[in-house]
Parts: sequence; structure tokens; C-alpha cells
Amino acid sequence: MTYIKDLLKHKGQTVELKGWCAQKRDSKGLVFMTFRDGTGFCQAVISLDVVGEASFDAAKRLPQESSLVIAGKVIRDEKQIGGFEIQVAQLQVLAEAGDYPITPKEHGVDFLMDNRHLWLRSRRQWAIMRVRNRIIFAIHEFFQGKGFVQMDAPIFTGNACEGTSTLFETDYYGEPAYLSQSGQLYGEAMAMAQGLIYTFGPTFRAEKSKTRRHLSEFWMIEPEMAFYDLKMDMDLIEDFVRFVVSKVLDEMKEELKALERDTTYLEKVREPFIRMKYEDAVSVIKGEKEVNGKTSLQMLAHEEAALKNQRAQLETDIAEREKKIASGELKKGEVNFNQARIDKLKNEIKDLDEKLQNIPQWQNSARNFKRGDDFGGSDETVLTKMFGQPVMVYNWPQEVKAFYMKEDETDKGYAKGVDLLAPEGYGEVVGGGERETDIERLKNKIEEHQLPMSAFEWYLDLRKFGNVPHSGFGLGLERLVAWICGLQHIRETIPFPRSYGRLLP
RNA sequence: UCCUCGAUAGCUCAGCUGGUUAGAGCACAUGACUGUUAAUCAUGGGGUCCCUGGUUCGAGCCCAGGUCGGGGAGCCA
Repeated sequence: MTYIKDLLKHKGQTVELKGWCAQKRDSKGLVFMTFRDGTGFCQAVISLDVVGEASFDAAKRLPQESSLVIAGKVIRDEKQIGGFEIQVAQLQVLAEAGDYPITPKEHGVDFLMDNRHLWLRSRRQWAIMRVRNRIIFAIHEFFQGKGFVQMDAPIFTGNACEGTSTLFETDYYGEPAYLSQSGQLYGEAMAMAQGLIYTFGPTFRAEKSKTRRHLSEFWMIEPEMAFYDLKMDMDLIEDFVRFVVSKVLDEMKEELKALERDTTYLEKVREPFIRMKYEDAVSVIKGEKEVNGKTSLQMLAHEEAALKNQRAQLETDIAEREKKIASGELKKGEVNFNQARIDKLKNEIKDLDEKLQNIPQWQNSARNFKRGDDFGGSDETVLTKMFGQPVMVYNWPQEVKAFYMKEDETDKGYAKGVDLLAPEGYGEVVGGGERETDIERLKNKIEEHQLPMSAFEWYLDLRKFGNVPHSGFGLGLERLVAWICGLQHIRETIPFPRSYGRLLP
């Protein structure tokens, strides 16, 4: 048995492939099949003259996603999907599929999500999962290469770590326990044992969020480093993100192409990231400060104009196609094609309308931003659209950050925290910072945040026994995947997304 | 929880100012076509118009309440 990914090595030879029929077209005496085997896609041509009547008829009736074994000669053909064609000499059907729900046609999100177990077979989803896998591998490569030890934090916890978000409560032998919303505090304990560590595991948030950035269950990578200050932390974040994105850019070209990802902005990760203090970022958001000769409000106005222009173009396109159809000069096939096109364009207009609807809201939010507040989703979007590359915002007002963030001695009232905002409006992908080491301050903060002191005794021990400066950060895997793949929605970044109102499949 | 948009065939949608028997394309089935890449041709089957109540001679369309979903806010990675 041969895999599609290895076809290059078998050019001109006869190979046997096992897989599924992804799509099919037939004409008299010929069946063209898009064949997939999990490792890739290729075209299989089944000719009546070659395979004989019995096999040919079987191939011709074969429904989408039936499983089969084919044997035939490998021909290089750049025009074909995957770049190869198999001229089938023998064909054996393993299982004929029923009526497959996902057709080569536009589908709505809800329908696709209900069929997520099958949707994963589609080429686009296949490519996303490949990229996700490469990102995960790159994360391990990066940290392992630097001598970090992977140590995982527990998923059941007895306390709400930062006391902010809503957690999932479970019954733990009769006691309440929560599903972990962060491995952060445990990471600190483990860093005191191993120096450099990272956790890689699932994280749970019970927020009833319904946005393209949120999941109830997602994967987080949380490195923690003894003897690192904020500056070292930021350097590490930058090296890390550059490493991961570069690996995907260099090694996943086919997948990015399948996703039609424009990599112009991604390539910018190879340049130094922008670093700015919270106060400066606020000035940019509020439109007091120009970036590349534009204020945030001007940028939003431009964006609005561009969207309106796009919308007008789509309208004209639709009108022209409708006119052509009405003229009655087109063949039936051409009419169908144009009608399908119109459907698609109308959907694009709906998307644009949704975006347009948000812009005035964002403008307001930017204009009225209160210095000292945390950034909202729209503020992040505005900020990252201003820059064509990743931006690190550091030194945040202490009140908006978690209790364990260290105060900057030279910049009173500001915490040594950092957020990395991905460009193109993708927002926060990394949040981190230097940890508070002063035990008295920690105790005060825990009280201020009204957290139960008893749950943090073990954490305070870390300051009693060999206290050292240390830093760390958390990376949301799915947000990174969404940004790198250029996806509209985070739900496509994970095999089986769990979000508000979605527990199946 | 709040704002906003929506629910019509397996799928994507159209359905005028409320008016007879609710439409198209795709998919599916049958047949025709030797090189297709969502663009050949013909025929065919397929509907609880989300639910409940109301207005009306008459509701897919209007009104009220609900359910589910999209986008956003809040919260965050």
C-alpha cells in the first residue's frame, strides 16, 4: 500500500492506494474521481476500456465518501489537485456510502457543525488540522530545544485560580471542584522544581460567549521560567511566536495554499515585533496618536469606506448576472452557474453588512475608551488593524490584571504584564508577565480580590522557600491556529469544538 | 445577561402590498455524452413554511410570546 503523500517517489510506477471517493464526475466510458486517503488528495481516472464493465459500473454508481482500493499508474499532472493522477487499472469497493450530507456546495455553519464528524474530511478542514498539528509539534520543538520540561497542571482544581471567569463546577467525591481555567499557579510551583517548564493541556471557561474568538474548552500552552524578568519574558514570547509561524510558513505551503491564506502579514513575524506600553496603546486606540500616518478613527473610517465600496461592487456583479440570466441567451448550465454565483455573492454581502454594523460600535468604543480600563475585543481589533505585525502591549494598570502580577517599581500602579496581539484583527493570542514575589503584597492582593486565603497557602509557600524572580505566559492554541490559517471563526481550529450551546457531535 | 439579524425541500436560498395548487438551483434517481475540475442535455420523486396563540373572509407574509441559530457587547486565550 502506498500513501498519496509519497506519490512523487512512485512517478510512472503502479501503486495501490486505499481511501475514499471525495468527489466524482462521469461521462461515457470515463469516471473522474477526487480520491483521498488521509495523507492527501489526487485524481483517479477510471476508464471503461481498462477496468472492464463490472468495475466501471461499480465506480460510476459509487456515492461520495465510499471507501475503495485502487491500483494504477502514477502520472504527474500539475493541473490536478495534489499534482498527480492515477490511471486506475484495478478497483475494489470496500463499502458503498449512503447519501452523503456534505455536497460540493455552500453550506451553512450550523449544518456543518452538526456534521462536524464528517466535515473534518473536507479538504479545507483537513488542511487546518494539518497546520494545527504542525503548530503543536513546533511548540514542543521550540521548548524542548531550549531545555524546557513539559509538566502538566491538574484539570480538577479546588479553587477558582484568578477568581474572575465563570468556571465549570463538578462533583469531586462529594466536594465541589472546578475544571481548570489556567495552569498558571501550578506552573510557578513546577518552575521552582525544574527551572524551565511548560504545560500543554485543556482549559475550561464557562462563559456564555458567542463570538468568533471564544470556546468553552480550548488548549493552552503555559511556560514558566525561574529567574526571568518581564524583558526576558517578552524576548521569549517573540522568539517563540516567530519560530512557530516560520515553521508553518516554510513547511506547510500546500496547506496554506489550500486555505487560500494570504501570507503577507504572516511573513512580518520575521521582523521585530512592536512593543509599546499600555498608556501609548491607549493613545493609539483613542485616536490621539497616529500610526503609519493614520489615527484609529481614520483607519476605521477608511475600513468602512472600503467595505461599502466592496458591497457596491458585489451589488453590480449580482445585477449584471441577473441581467444576463433574464436575457435568455444563456445555456441552462450557464444559468445555473450564474445563479450559484449570485447566491454566494449575496452571502458575501450579508457578511459585509455584519462587519459594517460593527464599525460604528467600534468607533464609539475607541473614542470613549477610558484610560485605566482593560481592552475590549473591539479595542484589540482596532489596535491590531493599525499595525501590520504583532504588537506587544506591556505595563498594564494593576487593577485590570490578575493578583499575581508584579508591580513595576519604576512605574507605580502598573503591573509587569504583557499581551501579544496578533495582526489582522485576531487579537490577544498570548498573555503573560512577571510574577509578584513579595509575599505580603500577594496576601493583600488575594484579600482585595476576595479570594479564599486557605486555597493559596501552597502558592504562598513558593515565596517562603527560595523566592526568585520568575515570569511566564499563556498561549491560546486555537487563537494561534485561527490567525495562522486566516480563519473567520475559532470553531474551525479544533476537531470537535465545545462552545456555548454546542456539545455534539 | 444585553443589543442586533435570522429560521421556507436533504443543502443553499427566492417568495411582491396578506389572495387560488409554495418556487429555483444543488444533491438524489433514470437515461444520453471519451478528459472532467461547482458551467452538457432530458425526465422524475421530494414541503408540519421553527412552535404556540392572536388579527383577518383569507397568514409562509401582520401582531404577541417562546425555542433554536448567526454577529457583536461583557469576560477572556
